[in-house]
Amino acid sequence: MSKPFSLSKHERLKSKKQIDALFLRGEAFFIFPYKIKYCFQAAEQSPQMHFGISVPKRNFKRAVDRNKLKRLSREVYRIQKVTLKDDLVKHQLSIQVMFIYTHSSILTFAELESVMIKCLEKLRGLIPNTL
RNA sequence: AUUGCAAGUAAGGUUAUCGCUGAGGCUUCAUUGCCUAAGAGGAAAGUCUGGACAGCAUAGGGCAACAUACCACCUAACAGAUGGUGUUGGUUGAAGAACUGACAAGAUAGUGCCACAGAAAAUAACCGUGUUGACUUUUUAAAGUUGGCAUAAGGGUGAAAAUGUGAGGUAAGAGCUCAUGGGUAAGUAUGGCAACAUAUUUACCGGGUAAACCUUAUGUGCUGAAAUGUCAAAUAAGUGAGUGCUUGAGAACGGCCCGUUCGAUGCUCAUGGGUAGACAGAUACAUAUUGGUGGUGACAUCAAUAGUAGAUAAAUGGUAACCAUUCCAACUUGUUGGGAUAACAGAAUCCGGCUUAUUUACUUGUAGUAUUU
RNA sequence: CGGGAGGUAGUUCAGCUCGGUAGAAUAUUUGGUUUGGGACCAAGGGGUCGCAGGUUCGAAUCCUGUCCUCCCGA
Repeated sequence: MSKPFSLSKHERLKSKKQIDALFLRGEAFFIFPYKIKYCFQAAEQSPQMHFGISVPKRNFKRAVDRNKLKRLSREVYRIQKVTLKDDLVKHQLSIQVMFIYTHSSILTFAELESVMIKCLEKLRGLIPNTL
């Protein structure tokens, strides 16, 4: 069993096919400043959590700013994701989730942390009982 | 000490903890876990340039296109750098000068263009000046009208008007002649590798524009890591139209033509189905630092030391404490408290340059100002 | 990573090839017409031609550099 706070390559959304499928079939909600696309699937062996973060070039022209936001968002998700994972294990589900940063200015680490807690609370509420 | 200009250097550190990326070692059914030492810039940017490297072509010729253009030198190469030459602008200065920027073959090879104004904008006769013929008037010597010839001294313009000034000369004038300046070309001497400078002799003097076309000289094969190679996966030699089979479609030869070679289950267009993953390329060299030698310098060379990112929805991060630097406030004048560590900005095949963005601190050179000795 | 197009009045665009006057439509302002409005008619204002430097007597136009915007390519 891996360490609880890790976020390695295997837990990220990477394949173009997976992302296309998520945007085609997934559902979405909005909590400032994130727009969240998600898709639950029945887990075959152990529950998988695939995570992605997107910062549009339209709002942030500089690559430095986009990298900064991606790093902050990844860090916040990494620390807070444990609760969601526990629930997924109970229901034997996998999740694919994509966070899209829609605001046009950079928020601090503390602000993003509180937002992420709310997001994950909502996702836990959306877990379907049967699939 | 301070101000301006120019050039350069640095870009916080340590510890704890939670993570990320690839490398090495041990381990495991398994990147499953553990350990070790690493992990973003001066511009990584713009993509403006020159190469390396790779693929295709190497059988040649012509045309076109593009680039470069004072001289020497550096370099793998360059539209770059260094040192100089000439012309010219800016800043400082009373000046000599100093610093800094721009430009550089050819207008006597040819073509085009030069608005408005002006007689005329390029092999100058509109007015004027001089001379001469005809006609008219009348006071018989002049005036007027008109034509021929000569003439670039003068003419309100314009960015620019035909080498400036003075003298001679002439019917009037004119580089027509002379003197002295200015410019162009060639020769000689001296200095310099050379551009060129100085002196001198001869000849010449009808504008500008080549960042208008162009001419001359030199150089350039095309493409670009989405290159390219290997493996895996998937399948359709699908359907329709056109064209062609030795009287040659088309391809190689990727700007065009000639020429050469290949060439038939072919080629072109439309429509439709499938795949779209992995590895290599890919990080050790025009490498960096220090020192010596040569050179005014760019740079070259020798020696020693070092190994220094390699991702791919894309790593290099978050939190906390301390130290260091710096700013502010208080007073005990070296302590306390509070704040900041920035601006521009994130490698994507790799190097050399150019350009642009940019904060704070420091260093050097140079010029000015003030004070002290 | 590679390739291409553009920046001119508040807005949408001409003018650039071949250098000398910045123009059209629309919007806006004023006046007329109408009982009033719209439409129509007449007149007017509005421009550092993205920025900087250069060539030229003269630059929106030519050359160089630079900033910004948009598009295309697996």
